[in-house]
Parts: sequence; C-alpha cells; structure tokens
Amino acid sequence: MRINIGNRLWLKKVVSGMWYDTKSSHLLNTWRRQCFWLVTAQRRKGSAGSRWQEEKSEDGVKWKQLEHKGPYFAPLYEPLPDEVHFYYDGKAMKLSLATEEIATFYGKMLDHEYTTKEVFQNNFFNDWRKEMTVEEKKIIKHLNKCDFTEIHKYFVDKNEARKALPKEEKQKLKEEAERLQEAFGYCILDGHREKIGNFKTEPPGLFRGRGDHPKMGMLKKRIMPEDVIINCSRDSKIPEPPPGHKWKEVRFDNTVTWLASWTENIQNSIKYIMLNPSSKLKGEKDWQKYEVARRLKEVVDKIRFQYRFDWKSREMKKRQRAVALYFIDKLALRAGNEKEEGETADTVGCCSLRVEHIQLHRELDGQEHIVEFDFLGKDSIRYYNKVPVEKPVFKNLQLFMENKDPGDELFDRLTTSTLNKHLQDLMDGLTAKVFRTYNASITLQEQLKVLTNAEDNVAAKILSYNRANRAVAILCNHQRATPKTFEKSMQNLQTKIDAKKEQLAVAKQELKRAKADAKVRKSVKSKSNVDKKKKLLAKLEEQLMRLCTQATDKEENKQVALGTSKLNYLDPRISIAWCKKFGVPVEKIYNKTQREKFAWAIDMADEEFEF
DNA sequence: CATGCGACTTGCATACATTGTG
DNA sequence: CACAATGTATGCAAGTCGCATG
Repeated sequence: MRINIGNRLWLKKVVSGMWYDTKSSHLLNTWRRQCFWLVTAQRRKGSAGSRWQEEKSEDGVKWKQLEHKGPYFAPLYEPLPDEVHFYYDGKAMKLSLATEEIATFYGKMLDHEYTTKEVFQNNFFNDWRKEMTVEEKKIIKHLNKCDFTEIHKYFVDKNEARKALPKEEKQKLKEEAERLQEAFGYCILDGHREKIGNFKTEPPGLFRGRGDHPKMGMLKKRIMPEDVIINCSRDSKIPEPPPGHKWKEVRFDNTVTWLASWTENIQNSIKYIMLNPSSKLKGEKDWQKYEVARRLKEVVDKIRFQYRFDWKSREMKKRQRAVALYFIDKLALRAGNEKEEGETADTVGCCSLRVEHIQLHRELDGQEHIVEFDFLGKDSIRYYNKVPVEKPVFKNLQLFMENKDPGDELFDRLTTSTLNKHLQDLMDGLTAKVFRTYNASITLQEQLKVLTNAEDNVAAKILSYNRANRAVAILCNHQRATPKTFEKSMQNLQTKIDAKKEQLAVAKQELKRAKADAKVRKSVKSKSNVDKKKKLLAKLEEQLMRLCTQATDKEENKQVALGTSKLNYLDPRISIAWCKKFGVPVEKIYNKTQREKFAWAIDMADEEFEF
C-alpha cells in the first residue's frame, strides 16, 4: 500500500498523545487500521487542500480481524387467535400455519394502494397458492373470493393497542430493543468496536417494488440460518447459529467488508450485513470518494474540451460517447446500465435512454436547440427537463435518432462499460458517477459563496445553506412526495403571517398616533413612547420577514429531498469549512448521526478548505 | 464482447422519537 | 400537558461498477 499524504498533514494519535511522522508508511498503516477516528489531521496554513490516495491496496485486504454475533433473525410467525377468521366465498376457513402467515401479509396491506393493482394481486395469489396445502388449493381458487378484512382489523387494532401502551411498557420495549442492539449491533473490527448498519435479517412479506414493478406482490421468503453465509476472521469466536440450526457457510474472506449475506428470492440477488457509515471502513471509503472527485476537478476542463472535440469525430461510437458524457456532466445524469427486461420496472439512465425519452426543439420559448427530457430514472422518479444544448449536440442527437423507432436506444453504440473504460483512460479512478459527486460538491461550494452573507444572523445563514443544498438536490433530481401535512402546515404558516401583518398594521397606527401626540405635547414621556412604538414595529417587521422566508423555504422545498445529496454527494468538508468560516455551529447543519458519519471530515477540515 | 454475479453506494418511504405550541 | 409538527432512524429497493466466465 502506498499512501500519498503529502507534507501537509500532521497526524496526532490522540490516545497516547504522541505525534507521528507522517512519512512513515508503517505508522500510517497502523494509523489507518487502528485509530482513524481518533486521529486529527490538520492542514498547515497556506497549502491548497489535503489529499491522500491509495493505490490498489495489497490484494484488496480490508481487515485483519473481524468478530461478530451473526444476524438477528426476524421473529417467528405468531398464529392468529381463534376468533380472527379468514373467509372464502363467505365461509370461515381455518388455514394451515404457512398459508395463514402469507394471508396476514396481504391482510396487513389491505388499505394500501398496492393491493388494488392487478399485477400485485396476481403475483401474490400465484405465490400464495404455491404454499397452500393440497386441500386449500382445491378450495381457494380466486383472490376476489378471499375476505381478509378480519385479519386486517386485527392488525390495525394491535397497532393501536401498542401505541396506547402505558409508559412503563413502552420503556420495557425500548430497553429490549437496546439489549438487542447491544448484543447483535456491534462487531469487533481490527480491535475496535464498530456499529453495524443492519444487523437484522429482513422479515418475510410481500415484495413491494417501486414504480411499475413486474414482481410486486411476490412472496419474500423467510430467511433461515441455513440461508446465511457468515464472514469473520478465522481466529475469532465464530457466531452461534440459533439453537437447532446451522449456517449455510462460514467463511473467512478479508477482501470484503460484509459480515453476513444471504440470497433473496425475488431478484436472486445477495443481501448483506455491513457496517454503519460511522465506521472507519465506511468513513475512509467516503473520504476516498471525494478525493477522486477532487482529482476530477483538476482535469475536468481538459475532459470537457475533449468531448467537445469528439462531437465531430468520424466514429459514431465516439460521438455518442461524447454526447452522453456531456449529459452526464452537464445534467448529472446517472450512467444507466442495461437492465433485464421484465424483471424490473422500466427505468433508464443516460446510456440506456431511448428515442422516446427526448424531444428536440430547434426553437422553444425564444431559445435555440432545446432538448426536452422525459423519462423515469432510478426508483421510477420522473426526470423532466428542457435544456438548451450546444448546436453540435443538437445535430448529433438528430443524427442518432434518424431511422429509429421510439423504443430504440438513443446511444446504440454505447454501454456504461465502454464509457467507464474510456473515463478510466482519462483519469485514474474516474467513472460516470464521479461526475455527479464532483458537480454536486462544486455546486454547493459555489452556491455557498454566492448566497452567504457574512453579516446575516445564524438563522439566515442556515437558510442560505439550505438554498445551496437545494440547488444541488435539484441538479441531481432528488425528489420526494409532497409531505401529507404540507398543505395544512403551509396554511398554518400563512395564518401566522396574516396575523403578524395585522399586528404590524396596528403597530403602525399606534406609532402614527404616538408621533402626533408627541408633536402636540412635546413631553419626555410621549417621546419615549414614540421610541417604544418604533422598536415594536421593527421587531414585528423582523418577525414577519422571518415567517416569510420560512414560507418561501418551505414552498421551495415542497418536492425536493435534501437528504440524499447531503449524505452521498456533498463533500462534508465544504460544509464544515463553511460553518467555521461563518461561525455557524456544525450541529446546525449535521445532526448526531451525520456528525458520526462525517467524523473524518470534522477532524480534518478547517475554514480554508477548498473542494 | 455479452452476460451474470458480487459488492458496494444511493434513494425514497415510512415508522418512530422528539420538540414545539396552544 | 396533549397533540400536531418536525426531525431522525430504519428498511430495503435499486442503482453503479468491476470482474469472472464462456
């Protein structure tokens, strides 16, 4: 392993209080392995940003020691009480345990929109019948003759009862959860106790895909210890499977970071138990990600020049690649891998765009060369955007669309794999998603510069921060459903604003009167009264302003989700530096979990940090 | 080179906890 | 102090990307 840490970092091992020579790679390795989160790394004044990268680490080793308790398994099914019935064709029917369990999955979801969808119903019924006994199968032939309402009611009631539990009972449940967290929620990694991200297996239930998923409603089977692969160190205490059970396999693979895995039966994909983002392993990876993005900053101009050049290439392949890269760069589109048809919802990213997803307008609303995008991206979130593009891009798009059907691929000579190979040639470690990280982070930095007012109070600065954050979220198309309470809380705010305006009007009147009074009487008392009224007026005006900005903020944030960009795309050091520079407490920007996740950045960044 | 698999990151929804307010 | 509003944690689906395989 080679770490290029430059001469700008001091490392301080806090435990012992010793200072380490940063040039010693042995100590660096020790440092990296054992005390990452206890180390403060600071930059010397006047240098241009800290940086360290590693070459492919020696044979991909991720840890030396790993010990844990294995996953916590979802609780077993509890049969329904005798008085809760399932009816088929109007007649009460006692179901076998397995059949009943699956019936409860459906019953629980009855008031969800999902259950009205035909695909969901068919998939569910199909899978349900597979688990029925021969007798049940003979009777239960149509879903529309099944009556789950009693089952549904039972669970609704149960939920209510749980909510209405006395305080002590709730406390007990909480303590039980904490006990579980203590017992299963941590592992020992290279001598340090680290929090695990997800230590429970996923409970059985009905699969709910996003968007128009062809597999919605299918039965997600219960995970048994016999399905689970355990990964730990050879010399650690190997986790005990639950009594009477065996693990599928125990392996000792220190080139991967997961603690346990199993194969899920819907998509046949592997699920993992991994560490919490606060862990050293994840933190370092995160740091590395932003360092790659910062390296892109150094070469992005060259790359932009290059793809503009490639727009004129004789090779169609190259042209497609160059136009796609332009979109990825300019619009922060995702790469867009190929997907197996019929297995997942029909969504696309850049490379998998189809002709039907864009419309070309030579002129629109007084602008030239407009591309209108309309497609479903990740999680079936709609991407809709009208963008003016440079003329060669427009011409190329016309060319790519010639003689194609709406369902044909726009970039038929391009795959994510060839694109990424190309990017790798342009810069070590460069892939399509790095552009998203880079553009998100650089946008935040720029917007913060533009929007922050040093004279503002903390609240106003935070508003500016949120605005900058929002600019990024919009760039990355991070959307959310309008909160259910949105209209109402907006109304409440409006009521407050109206009331404030009323107060303000009254205060103005009073000031006027006081002034008039002071003019006539000229007494000290009446003068001080004027001052008092003036002060009140100013206070009210400020309060009104604050309410109005709050309302704007809320309105603008209606359908924008800030969380994803904050957690995954914005180099936290930008935010930390901003906080330090403008005297905003970090806690106002990052909550406890976020501060844990970004501990590395909090240690590292000073106000001079530049992305 | 197409395809599938494995590992890991990213993403939204919802459940739950805490805080603010009448 | 109850209840709504808001903030945080959890859940798990759905991406990206590298690599093995034929």
